[in-house]
Amino acid sequence: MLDIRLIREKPDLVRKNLKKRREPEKLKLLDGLIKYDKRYRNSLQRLEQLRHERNIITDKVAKLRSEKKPYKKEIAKIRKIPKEIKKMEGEKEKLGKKTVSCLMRVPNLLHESVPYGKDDEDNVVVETFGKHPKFDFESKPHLEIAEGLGLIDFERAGKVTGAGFFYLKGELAMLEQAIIRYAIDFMVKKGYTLIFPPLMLRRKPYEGVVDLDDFESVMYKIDGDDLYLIATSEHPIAAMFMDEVLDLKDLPIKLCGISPCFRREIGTHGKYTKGLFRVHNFNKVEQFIFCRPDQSWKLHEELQKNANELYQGLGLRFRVMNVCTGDIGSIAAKKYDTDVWMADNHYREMGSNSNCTDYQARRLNIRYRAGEGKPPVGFVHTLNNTALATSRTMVAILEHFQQKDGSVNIPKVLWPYMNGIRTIERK
RNA sequence: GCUGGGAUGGCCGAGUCAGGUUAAAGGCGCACGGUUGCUAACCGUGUGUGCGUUAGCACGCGAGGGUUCAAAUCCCUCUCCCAGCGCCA
Repeated sequence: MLDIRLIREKPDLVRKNLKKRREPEKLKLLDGLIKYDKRYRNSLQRLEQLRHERNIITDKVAKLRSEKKPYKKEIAKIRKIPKEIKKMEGEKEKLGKKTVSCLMRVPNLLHESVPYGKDDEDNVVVETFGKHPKFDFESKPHLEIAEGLGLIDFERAGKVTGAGFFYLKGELAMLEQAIIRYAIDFMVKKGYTLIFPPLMLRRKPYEGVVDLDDFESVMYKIDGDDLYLIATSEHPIAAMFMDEVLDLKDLPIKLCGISPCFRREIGTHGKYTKGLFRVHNFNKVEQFIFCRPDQSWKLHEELQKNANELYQGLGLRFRVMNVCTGDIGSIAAKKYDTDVWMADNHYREMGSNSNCTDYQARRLNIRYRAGEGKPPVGFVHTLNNTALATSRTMVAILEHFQQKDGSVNIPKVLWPYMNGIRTIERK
């Protein structure tokens, strides 16, 4: 959420940002917002005037009563006012809600280094890492490899849960755990604190972390409770300090989340959906930072460097993309995607690194102060990046390190976590 | 799940049982000013949010609703904390 005062004082700046984002329909939203905000403030003033009139008489009544003088006449004068106040309150409330719901939909201001573009075609390659895999046989997609090794069962999962779910078996299930431990150990060594968060959130904190429009389509809701299954540990971690004032000396707070992630992800027709790439639940190790505004751009690069080192450690071929103005989400001011090479010779998203500046923190009301007893200075900045999402990392490993005989070599960095297994072989 | 106790400003803590000059005693912290050879101590002022921003006004006592001319105070619903009991890992 942007600062409403920024919109009042510099609407043109916000307009320019919307044009850069190629969101012309949001220009109308912004105009509506400005109108609602004005009407809201008008009704607020009229309401306060009414309350003021009532308060004057109310004080008079109190005085007369304490002096044991008659006061009934005074009360008769303002009998009607409470009703009028209630009406005005309703109006003010309605306008206030409209204003806020518009405000919540106005996207974050973009950083100047974000390239201008229409969609993911216009994202700019920042850097490419790793050797391009070459095969002297016909390489296979990961699903075929995993099924050939008897390590995955989508069919039985489909029977009991539906499409998009799977059973991992044997060495592949172990590989998943190895990926998690590798990522955790790496992040902890870098000074990040490991967090296992709650796997459900109430609606209110959830509204602070995601776009309202995403709720019904993306999230699993628990029937009978005000609870949603988390789509990533980013969400409960971001919400962790909701309504708090953090001490400057504690910033930056660097965290590493580990959790299952639950995603309904309907409406993904036409996208790459075979196998483990797009599933309803998977595990993910996540990087998250709360920091001072002046630290966030440097830390954004740090988060990317961490991801690069993790993927390089695995020996993967991947590239870092600077996501363009038309493709970036509404919460991020700048975003790097990390896309990994796949056996059909396409690069696909492995991770996503966002600097949300104060946009998320304002919604969640997370501020910072210079020290104990001092007043809050402003909102913190929040950043998040994937460390490793297990399902997609498994896809990458299976496809990069497949052998002619159908076996798969395990990256060396995972050996310590694989009980001596260095190659997954056909039985 | 049941019973009882609680939630007040950056923090601690009065006020709630009898609704009304309570921005809310008192204290701590913090900011500014004064005094002092430095520090400490001491004295004074300030220290929630919103709208107009000059005066001012409104809101505000966990969240939401109700009663009333008037609610921190009375009533209802919900959330969280503490204690005890029950139940299950």
